[in-house]
Amino acid sequence: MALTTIDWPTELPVVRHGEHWIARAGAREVRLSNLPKVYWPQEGFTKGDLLTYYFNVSETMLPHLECRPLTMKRMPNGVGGSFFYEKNAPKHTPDWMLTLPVPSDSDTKIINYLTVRDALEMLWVANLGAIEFHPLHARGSDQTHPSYAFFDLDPAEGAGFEEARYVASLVKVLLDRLGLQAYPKTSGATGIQIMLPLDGTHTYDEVRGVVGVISELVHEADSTTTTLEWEVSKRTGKVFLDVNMNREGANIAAAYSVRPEPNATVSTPFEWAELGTIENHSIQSIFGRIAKVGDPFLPVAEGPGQSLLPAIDALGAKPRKARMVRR
DNA sequence: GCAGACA
DNA sequence: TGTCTGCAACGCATC
DNA sequence: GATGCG
Ligand SMILES: [Mn+2]
Ligand SMILES: [Mn+2]
Repeated sequence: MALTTIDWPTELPVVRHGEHWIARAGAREVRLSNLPKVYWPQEGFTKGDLLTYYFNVSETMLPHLECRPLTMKRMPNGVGGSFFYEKNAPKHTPDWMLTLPVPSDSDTKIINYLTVRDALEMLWVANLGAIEFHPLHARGSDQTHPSYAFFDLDPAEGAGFEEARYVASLVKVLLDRLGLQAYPKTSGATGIQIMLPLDGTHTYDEVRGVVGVISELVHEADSTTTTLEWEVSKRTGKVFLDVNMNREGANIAAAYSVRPEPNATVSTPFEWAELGTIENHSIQSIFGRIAKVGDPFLPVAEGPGQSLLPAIDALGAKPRKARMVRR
């Protein structure tokens, strides 16, 4: 049985060692398991394909993961099996992996998140069956000031990607009017996210205020195609503007994260000019795109970050406090 | 996916 | 030795 | 407090 089923830019640099495969970098050694195991039965893609994808995409993806506490969506038995999210680093984490302690539950607990710094560390994480990489919205242990604001466009049942494209165009019109730079990506599943790099001076309450007011304006402009309803059954046929994901401890699949979807799709950053034609790329197709257009999302990682103050003034956007949580 | 408990 | 079991999130909205 | 949501 083959370890991988796809022609990759670079094959995984591993040496077979009995039941396992060893990848090395300096003094560090990672033992990889079950590489021929089929993770996408319909396509025949293996765990080896998943790991080889992350190895090849590491150079492009790492700027978006740098210093960010990581939540893993793990599916050790492939996309047909059960999943779980994992935030705390497992007990068996090697000492050379970097972890970041982050206060949670209104500061009463500490979560020791994993962080990845290079391709080998990404391989160690992916080997856990981590199909999705979900970085937090801020870098480091202080998670009070996100490095971006974002619009999470979720087509509900009865709506699809075409509607998400259209709603993204409505958001873009308002952002242009406010003078805000924003960068879109497909989620890799059904929706689109639009990210606004920030200068690190804004709290989540302020960010929710701005994203909330703009979302309400979009909803007023087209209440047939968009919804802000919390109840799923009231969203049918519309695109849900998920303002609340701008929140401490929340996360979304990173740019270039794999998704447990048919064809092994990946979250695909794109240029606004491509809004009408972009589709989710896959672990197979994304490398041709990267070779051609590079990474349209680089400014989300490298800045420049923006201040929201002009938009807050223009919109009269008040901070949206989270309700006080039980201790 | 994996470590540890158990037969 | 092989097989089995336990374990692996969170913050916020709404009622 | 319990449940829903992503
Ligand atoms: Mn989404
Ligand atoms: Mn969402």
